[in-house]
Amino acid sequence: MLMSELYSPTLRETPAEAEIASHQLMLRAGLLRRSAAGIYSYLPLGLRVIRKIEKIIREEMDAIGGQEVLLPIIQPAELWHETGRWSDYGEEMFRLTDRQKRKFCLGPTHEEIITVLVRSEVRSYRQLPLRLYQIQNKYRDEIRPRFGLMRGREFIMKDMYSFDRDEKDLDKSYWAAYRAYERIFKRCGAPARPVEADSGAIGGDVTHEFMVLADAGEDLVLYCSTCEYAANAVQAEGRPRQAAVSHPAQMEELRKIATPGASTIEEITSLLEIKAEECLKTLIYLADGKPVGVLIRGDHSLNELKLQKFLDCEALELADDETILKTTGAPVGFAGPVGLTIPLYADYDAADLFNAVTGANEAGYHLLNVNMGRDYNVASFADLREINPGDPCPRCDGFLKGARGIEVGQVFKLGTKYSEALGATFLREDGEETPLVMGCYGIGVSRTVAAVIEQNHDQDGIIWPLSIAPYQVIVVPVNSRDPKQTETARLVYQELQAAGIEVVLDDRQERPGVKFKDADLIGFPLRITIGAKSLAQGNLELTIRKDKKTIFVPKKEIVAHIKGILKDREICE
RNA sequence: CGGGGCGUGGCUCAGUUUGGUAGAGCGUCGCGUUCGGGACGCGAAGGCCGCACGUUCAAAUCGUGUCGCCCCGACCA
Repeated sequence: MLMSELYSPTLRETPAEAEIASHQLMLRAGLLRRSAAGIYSYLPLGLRVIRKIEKIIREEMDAIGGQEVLLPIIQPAELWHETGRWSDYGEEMFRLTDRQKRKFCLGPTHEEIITVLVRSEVRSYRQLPLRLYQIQNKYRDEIRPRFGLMRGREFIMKDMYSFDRDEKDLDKSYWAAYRAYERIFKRCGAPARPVEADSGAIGGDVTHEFMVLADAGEDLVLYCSTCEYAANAVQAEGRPRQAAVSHPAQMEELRKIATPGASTIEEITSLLEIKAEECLKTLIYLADGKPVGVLIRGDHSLNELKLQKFLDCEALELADDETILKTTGAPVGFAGPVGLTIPLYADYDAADLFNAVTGANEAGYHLLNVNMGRDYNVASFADLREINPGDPCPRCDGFLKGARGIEVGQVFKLGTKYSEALGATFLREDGEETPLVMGCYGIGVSRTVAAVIEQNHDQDGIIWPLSIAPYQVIVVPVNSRDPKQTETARLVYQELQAAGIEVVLDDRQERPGVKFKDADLIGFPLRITIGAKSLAQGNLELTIRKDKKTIFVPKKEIVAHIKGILKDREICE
């Protein structure tokens, strides 16, 4: 490819719309242009990167027995009614109506359509296991698209769906996909860390997210510094309650004190000169309309997701002021467990509080030396709080560290949720009709591009890993008016092309600085510079983008040398 | 949806407070000089100032409405 013909308009200045490195660089390097919020056009260089990632994904999916299919983007509403997700998906679904007033959506995901596809064809256990995948655009009307390709409304996704006869085989499919994902992200130059996660609206019990660690990531990942435990912060577990907690202190006498106007933990701690962890927060929630109390240590926060799962309720919301007044007898800020008649649930860490400070269920008053067992009782204990960096690891004696992560993939065991809802069954060997056991495995292809750039860039631009670079080599004659240089450049370019190497020749009538800047910005892993001085000695300069190290290579050996580097890609990555 | 900010040549932005008919740098085109890290000189093109309505002799500037974009939050396979 000739640089003079490549449609890759580079920008000297950073567009105001971009905030993070990957977004800025993709716009500046001419990979991407915005069409609407969260919707983008891919220019030739951007598309080449996408294609390379897709190729790696295809190879790894095929290697574990995946077969590629292409599914509709426009999907009929009936399918979604069958699983109940036409309403469950809510505002996030792009919906449209055809001229006959039939309802459709732009597929946000493809569980429904693939299950129906398989339902009508798979009849027997002999046809299993089946692993189908697709790579195509998905559509979600995100509340807040952001950061370029990081969270778009139209984005490219690979989804694989596995269909197995039982849990045991699903397990095989799951771990095959899990291991394939580890290989894929490693090959793309963005090793991703698998972490335990929440399965969200999609359902299922076992699930891992693949996180590329980067400061621009939207998720907080917690990982143990001692053992292998790693989890998304929203899902991370607290350390289970120790069986025998020994309290050195004596139970002090319960006392009520006036705390006028002090209704928050901050106000109480400064008023009484105590620490937040000596307080017991009492939160009143409405679970499916019924009030419940939740006890959390003063310096902790409740994780609503955990509470909802624990209570197994549909709707969960913080109680309104009126309900709080009615159930506790006091306005917001003075609730406490003593004397409450609604069911109380305590987080593990709240259970161990001794001589705690709580609200007195009376405006302007708090209680000192509150103790469970003596002053109140709870219905049960659970892991209910948000986990933060510094908290103990739930699996070992270590402690958790935090890092930002970009979720580039997720694997789920779906079980029979969709096959049951859609009637996708098969006949077992024993002749019994059974729902297919499903798994699904997604990779955000376009998001992966952003993640790779977040991890691989510097002041000057993108540093593409060789495996997904749009082109591997750029040839730059320093002085475009020197026929010796331009002629040599053309020859080298042709030789590299003939050797099957992806190469761009910068044949533009530009000053050297401009060409170097563009080469760095776009991020070609290798640059061959052809200048007067080294050429006089029969040498070419070979610069590695990553560390900007330059070596001199005899003109005749350049192709062989590059081939060697491409084989041993460590040098560039 | 709540909060904040922004819409002025392709890009980055000034001008808006105090209305008087639009500017700079970069980029683009032409000519010349220059050629190892985003050169220089001269010349040129390019904007109904997001859109609509209103106030006014006069609106980029004031008012109302509307659309779009960005950031924080809620949200999220």
